[in-house]
Amino acid sequence: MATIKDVAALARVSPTTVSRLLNNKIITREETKKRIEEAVKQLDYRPNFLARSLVTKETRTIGLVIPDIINPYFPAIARGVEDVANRRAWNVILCNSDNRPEKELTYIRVLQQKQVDGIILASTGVNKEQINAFLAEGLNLVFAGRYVGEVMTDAVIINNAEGAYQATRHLLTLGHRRIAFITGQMSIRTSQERRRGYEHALSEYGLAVDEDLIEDGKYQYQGGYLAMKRLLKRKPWPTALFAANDVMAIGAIRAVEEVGAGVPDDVAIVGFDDILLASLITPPLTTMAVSAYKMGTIAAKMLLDRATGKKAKPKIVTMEPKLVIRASCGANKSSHMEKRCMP
Amino acid sequence: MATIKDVAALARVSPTTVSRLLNNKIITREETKKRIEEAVKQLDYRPNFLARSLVTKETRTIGLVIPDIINPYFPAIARGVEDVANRRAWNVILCNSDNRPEKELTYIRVLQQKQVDGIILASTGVNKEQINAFLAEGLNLVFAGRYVGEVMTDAVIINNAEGAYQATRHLLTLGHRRIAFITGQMSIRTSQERRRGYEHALSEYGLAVDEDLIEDGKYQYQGGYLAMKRLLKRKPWPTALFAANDVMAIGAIRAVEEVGAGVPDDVAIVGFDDILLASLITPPLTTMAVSAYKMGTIAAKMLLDRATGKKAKPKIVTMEPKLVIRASCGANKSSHMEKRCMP
DNA sequence: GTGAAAGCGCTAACAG
DNA sequence: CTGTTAGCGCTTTCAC
Repeated sequence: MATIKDVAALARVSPTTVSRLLNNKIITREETKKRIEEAVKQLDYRPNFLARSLVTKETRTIGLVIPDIINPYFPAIARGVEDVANRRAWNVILCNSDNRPEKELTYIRVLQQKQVDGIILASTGVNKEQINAFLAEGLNLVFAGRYVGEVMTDAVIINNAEGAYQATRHLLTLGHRRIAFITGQMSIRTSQERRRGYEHALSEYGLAVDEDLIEDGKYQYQGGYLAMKRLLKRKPWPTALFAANDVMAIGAIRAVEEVGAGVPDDVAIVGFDDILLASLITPPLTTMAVSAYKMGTIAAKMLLDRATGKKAKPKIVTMEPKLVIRASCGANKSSHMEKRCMP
Repeated sequence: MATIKDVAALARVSPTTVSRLLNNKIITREETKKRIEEAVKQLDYRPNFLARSLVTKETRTIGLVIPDIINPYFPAIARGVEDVANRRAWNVILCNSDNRPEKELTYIRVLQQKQVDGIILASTGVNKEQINAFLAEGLNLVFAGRYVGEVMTDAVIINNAEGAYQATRHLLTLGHRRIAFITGQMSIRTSQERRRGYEHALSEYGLAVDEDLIEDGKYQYQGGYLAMKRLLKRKPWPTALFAANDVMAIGAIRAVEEVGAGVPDDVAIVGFDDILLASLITPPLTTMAVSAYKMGTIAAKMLLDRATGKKAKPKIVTMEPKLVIRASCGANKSSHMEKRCMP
């Protein structure tokens, strides 16, 4: 592997000159320029980015810390992040935190030691004080999806309350009055917000919140399935369900089918997220769509702006979920294809 | 940010001694050891891995180049890779090649310049000569999934021919004789192998290959859907279908349903891959399962062994697909839950 | 315009 | 056991 010295020697110039040319600084004289370029080609010289980074303090690498890339919600975020990073010649280190705070913290530390230019955090469990300490050290940190309050940095978040409100209201306008709710862990801010939206919609229709119609599905498929099974023990059945995310909604659909009932005829269902699966299952799932891909791109742009010195005031971008009506709520019997195409 | 010099100064020792302690070399004297540890704590010293890597020539970072993390097949690979990497304190840089050879090549170059300890390539489009050139330069490269022949390095691959053979034979044993095949691009080795398995099974039953029953779905959902639509124009209909991957199989199911027919009653369908979706759609998809997660772990282990000097002869690990019988082939009406659980 | 010298933060050789 | 010296491969003053 050739070094800058080798190139310099072959081109009979100093390493400085080679460096300058390669970083398109001051235009070197045409003659020496040619010689250098030839030497570069001849030796197949490719700069060692590690050495460069050590002096420039810029690695052109960012970290992405998410709970789990296998969770259908995150690949799109990752792709969004990677796309804008790649477009600006950055790379991204992928980290799966499994929602475990200590794993998350370890990752942040290692990434920091690897001198990444910044980190996108799409995760829970972060300790507010810890994060603030990192920020104080000058670490560039941006939140995606889950927000950690009272922290002075950028974030792109979802208007969960509004989304949940719209989802529930949709079911209300379809005439439903016994609307169940499958939530995720209430310790998570997202869950609290979505529940708030659900309750808000109910109250608008003068309906009381019935704790018997609320179950925890832990944001998991099986959790949603089991939660629905419990809800189906209520008499009379809820006629509709709002699930705090799509995977739980899908689990719930299976639960309904398993007791010989049908969606949407016996129970109308609305989910949240609009993951790829949502449009492919039977019946296709009505859900609150929020583009995880776009969220990734926005977070990445914010981070790269920060990392490249455009430090503005902490900014929070709120993404508004959009109701996508498919068959599972009974408002629409539309088919599967839409314009969406799975790879 | 404190440096090793600061720690050394505070502890009244040389940087070397600090370095040694931190890398648990020769046991430093208890007394100085204490002083150093205190200084480290006091200054909250965390070594700069960039500087370390520059001298050790080891970054503890690997690259993972896949076509697209959004494609349901790849998150599990990525997770497998990341899990074993993480367990050994390595990190992974995620790269989406979109199956574009030039993008892939660019990534490999950049990763190399960032001095990664190795690269896992789950991609097509690689030029054999290019790869060999990289290997000659000493780059650690391991293939996952798609194999590039005549290359002297490790690879973990799938026994595609055998898998396709078993899938087709399963349909044959169920009594089907007009079995259609939706393939991916025949330029890809995987496609050729799966087709070979399909033909092999047919020939074992004395059946000729009917080109009218073979369509290209390009490994995409929509491609599978359209391919099935074309196949449904044949008279008489094929009674069964083997699709070269699950997403095409799922597209095919929708096509069948859209003409008012049913799966498996009118057309029995078997897919390949066993992605998460396969067990969640209706009807649940019978498919040839191959654990992408395990593939990722194996590839990562191979790579890390290589990167840490355990250079053995190039080794090829072949993974045997396993027939998972669900409802879409008509052999089984089993339910959804299985033991699988979606996050 | 170009080069010499210094240094990024760390580890490795070699003495002592 | 510990320190001194050198150097990883690059960029960046500061002279010339």
